[in-house]
Amino acid sequence: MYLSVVFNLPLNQSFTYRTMEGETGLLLGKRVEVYLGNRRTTGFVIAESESLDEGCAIDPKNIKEIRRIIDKEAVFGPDHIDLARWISSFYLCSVGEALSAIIPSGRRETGGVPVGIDDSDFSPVRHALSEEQIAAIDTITGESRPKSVYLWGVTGSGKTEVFLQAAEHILNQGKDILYLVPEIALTHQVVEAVVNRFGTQAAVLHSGLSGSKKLGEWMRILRGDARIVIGARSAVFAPVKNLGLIIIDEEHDGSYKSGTTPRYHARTVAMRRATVTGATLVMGSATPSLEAWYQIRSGALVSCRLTKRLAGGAEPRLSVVDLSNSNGPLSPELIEAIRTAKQSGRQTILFLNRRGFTHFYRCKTCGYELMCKNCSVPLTLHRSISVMKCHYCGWQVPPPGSCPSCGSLDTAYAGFGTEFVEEEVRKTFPDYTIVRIDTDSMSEAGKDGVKDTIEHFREGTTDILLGTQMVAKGLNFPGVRLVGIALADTGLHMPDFRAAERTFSLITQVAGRAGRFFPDGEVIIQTWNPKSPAIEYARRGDIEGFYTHELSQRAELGFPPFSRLLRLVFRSKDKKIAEESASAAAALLQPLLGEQDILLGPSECPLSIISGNFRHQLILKGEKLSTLIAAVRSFRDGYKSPANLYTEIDVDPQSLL
DNA sequence: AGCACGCCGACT
DNA sequence: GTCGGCGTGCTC
Repeated sequence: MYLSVVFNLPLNQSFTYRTMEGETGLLLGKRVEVYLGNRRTTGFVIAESESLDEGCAIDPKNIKEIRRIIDKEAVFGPDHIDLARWISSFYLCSVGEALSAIIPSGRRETGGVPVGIDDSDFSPVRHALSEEQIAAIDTITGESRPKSVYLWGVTGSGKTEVFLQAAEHILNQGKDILYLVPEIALTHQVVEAVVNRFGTQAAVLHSGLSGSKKLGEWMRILRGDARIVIGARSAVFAPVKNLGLIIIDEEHDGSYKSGTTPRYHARTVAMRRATVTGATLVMGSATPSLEAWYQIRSGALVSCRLTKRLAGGAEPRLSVVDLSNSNGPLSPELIEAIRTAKQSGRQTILFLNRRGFTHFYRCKTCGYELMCKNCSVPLTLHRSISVMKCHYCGWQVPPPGSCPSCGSLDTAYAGFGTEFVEEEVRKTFPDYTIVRIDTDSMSEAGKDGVKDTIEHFREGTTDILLGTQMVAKGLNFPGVRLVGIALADTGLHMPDFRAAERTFSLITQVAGRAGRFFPDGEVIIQTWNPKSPAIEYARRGDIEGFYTHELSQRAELGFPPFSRLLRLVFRSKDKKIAEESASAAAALLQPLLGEQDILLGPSECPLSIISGNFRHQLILKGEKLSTLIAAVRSFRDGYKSPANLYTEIDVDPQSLL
């Protein structure tokens, strides 16, 4: 038998191998271990045949025998190969790279039933539904259901319950479900809800599982033992038999886009799977991505609105405080509101999307600024461990006693982070209980520590919960009266076309944590830029107003959703190689583009150096993505990459940093 | 992506 | 004379 094998390598071809003596077929969909050159490598068997093709270029005596078969049963099927081919052509990677993103990397399956599931906990509790929820479920599951539906609902309006009951309907119709959430760590309440309701029919897939556990869950799904899969980005590949519904919760969330090759977007892959299988795609968020909103507005995407907060909550009162009028990160208004919350026996969440103590170290005498030696970013002071740290590469130095450049003692730190706010809050409220949650406090406390911290806060034994995004997403705390956004501007000045959208969405999401169960919720947004549209519209709770404004900005610049983008990053330890490759590529690409397409650059990336790699980019902008992809494909196919150059191809980039 | 092969500079 | 730099090309 001859096998076509592909590898997790940027090679756009398959390789032919021979099966071992006496081996009788059925290797399609299994992984094998082979020698490629002189290295042992795992490959994916994407075809098998008894004879070589007529036009086969390779000399039969050069064909090697496989070394070992890894899987007892096939781990993927023809559908996965088709999907991998599609990803390979859309995202410009090899079929092997695509398959390697699809299939869990575990070698032996362990697990079976995922830990934490106990059938005695299985409680198919259904909550009473609002009329809006009933209408939404009808739209999603009805006879004449649209191909895709957007569930646009304010925080606390019961989207999860709609998803769960729609899922139940579809399961009862004999079809299977994918339920995608942004990051499992931040959304374990939803995971718990799914597992509680569907018991062992549910499978959980996420990056926290070991490879072998993931493979175990994967195989349960493949055998048809699990029919509803909940998981993060890569769960969009889960091998359910008879796909009927794909749910994408928090559709706007950036973590649905992969940051490594293949740089796929789970929403795009979900659309593809829905099209191929005829399944329905349901997305939901309080703050749709601008692309989704544009489609809703134009009628291309059916939307259901959930406008009412359940559980007695009401829209919180939002106010903006200009930080330039106060000294330090706690304005008098915020201090007062924290006190009021405590006095009424309720709690406060303080949010700041920036870790560490301070973010800049600058010499007032000579102007020197302490930067990372590997990256073009300033270092962050982490006072608890007394180091200046780079958040991109992890490089660290002790905080300097005097200016490293001129020796002056007249130096200053600026730009506060969560550690700094924590210290200020402790000083201001010495008798309140305060906890901080961010990746730094998490690595100190461990995973269970964080879980306990969150549980304590939910039970009401902590007064103030302070943290980064980790406190902003998905968590549901009944006792919270006040949400304070310590600084809303952190992402606003990034040189990135989605900066305003992200800022708006984050403020709105965080604000939604306030007053979910009481009508007196309050949100205080501190900022240096009270006039900026993202902040002003968020304060007014005017979602459509913001989208209308942001759309006009995008239209003016010709950015998505009015165009599609494709980004190429050329990175190298050698500045010259990165720079020259980018210009050479620009010259090669220009003639391949359509008349309407625009090539921006070459230019330095805003993050011009990361981990010692110099980064230059080209941005292709066009009305049709297909012409951009075709141009880059033919560029790539005839391209001999210089040594020490890495080229990243990013279709539909999420950010341009 | 690795890793070998191969062709030119300074070293025990 | 050799050790080793990294440019080029191949991997069934």
